[in-house]
Amino acid sequence: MRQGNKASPARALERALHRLEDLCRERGQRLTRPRRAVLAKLLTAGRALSAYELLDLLRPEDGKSTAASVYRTLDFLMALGIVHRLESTRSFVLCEHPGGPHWVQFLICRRCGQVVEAEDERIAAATERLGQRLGFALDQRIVELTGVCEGCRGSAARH
Amino acid sequence: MRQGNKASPARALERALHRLEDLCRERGQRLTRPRRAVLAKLLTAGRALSAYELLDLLRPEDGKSTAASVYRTLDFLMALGIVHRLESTRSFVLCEHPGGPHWVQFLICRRCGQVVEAEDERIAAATERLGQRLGFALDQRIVELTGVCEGCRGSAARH
DNA sequence: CCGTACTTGATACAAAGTATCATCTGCAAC
DNA sequence: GTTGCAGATGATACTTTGTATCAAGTACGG
Ligand SMILES: [Zn+2]
Ligand SMILES: [Zn+2]
Ligand SMILES: [Zn+2]
Ligand SMILES: [Zn+2]
Repeated sequence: MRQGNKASPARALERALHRLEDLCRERGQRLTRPRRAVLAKLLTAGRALSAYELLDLLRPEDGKSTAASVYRTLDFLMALGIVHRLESTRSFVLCEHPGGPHWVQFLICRRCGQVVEAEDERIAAATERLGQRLGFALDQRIVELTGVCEGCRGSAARH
Repeated sequence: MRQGNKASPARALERALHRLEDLCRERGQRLTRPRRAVLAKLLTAGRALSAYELLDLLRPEDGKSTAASVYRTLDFLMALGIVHRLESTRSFVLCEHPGGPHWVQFLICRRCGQVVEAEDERIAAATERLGQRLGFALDQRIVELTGVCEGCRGSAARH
């Protein structure tokens, strides 16, 4: 078990907010309260959340949150590249690979909901090649692999 | 340009319905009117359709169609493996690879909506490998590649 | 501290998908 | 053929997910 974000949640949050601040400055975007709040909720949740789950988490401490505002904010964070959308579960998750734009694959455990963000060279190359072979100039590559994670298979007493 | 289904639409429909009949018999499933109708609409449309587009096509000749019935029927056809769901566009498309269960990739043109169903060995192997490396027993692999197809790039006068 | 371009808040709505239950029917058995 | 009935449909209502619009508010460069 690596000692990533879980070791010191407060520090991790601080780092993430700093990163958001930097990105906004670099790209001439405003850093507003809802943007900070959504980032914070996604980080502390530590898992993928649907827009409405997020809304439920935000409302207690900001009654002005609405579906529209949550979606707007998520769109913004996705454009910055620090949040990804999982199409297969209609949910949103923090990027685990700080840095520029990147093509990733998601592994999703159907038992515990864990989401792992991978950057596999082999898959990136293979998809690019397929696009070329079929004459497509690709600009988006959705790869979402669903199954059961190691931990959940271990504790697979039931079913 | 290969002479697949477009050569003789009526024949293609007949073949598809026969195939549905066989599959139903093999698997002890009932062949009902809505199942035939949905298959027919997907085939004659020749493209991916959302559930509600399908509903609009079905209603004129069967006023009893509802969202619930369309989704039920689509679920059935997906279980048979002759229809796939495109997560990124929330739409449904006929399978282009008659035969058993298979893992496919979709290439989707964002300009004309064309959908190509590919079965790429390299991608299949790479995703399986990634799953193993990360300890996931995969049971679903969504690969949807979006871009602009060759034809649409050719006629790319605008934008 | 000002001004304003950009963002938010509020509202209403559209699209996508599901739950429930009474009624009907495909089809295997007779 | 006719019948029986498990499994499917029809009808209805509802939940979840996502967007459009526009007036009011504010982050931040000057
Ligand atoms: Zn990422
Ligand atoms: Zn798990
Ligand atoms: Zn297929
Ligand atoms: Zn095209």
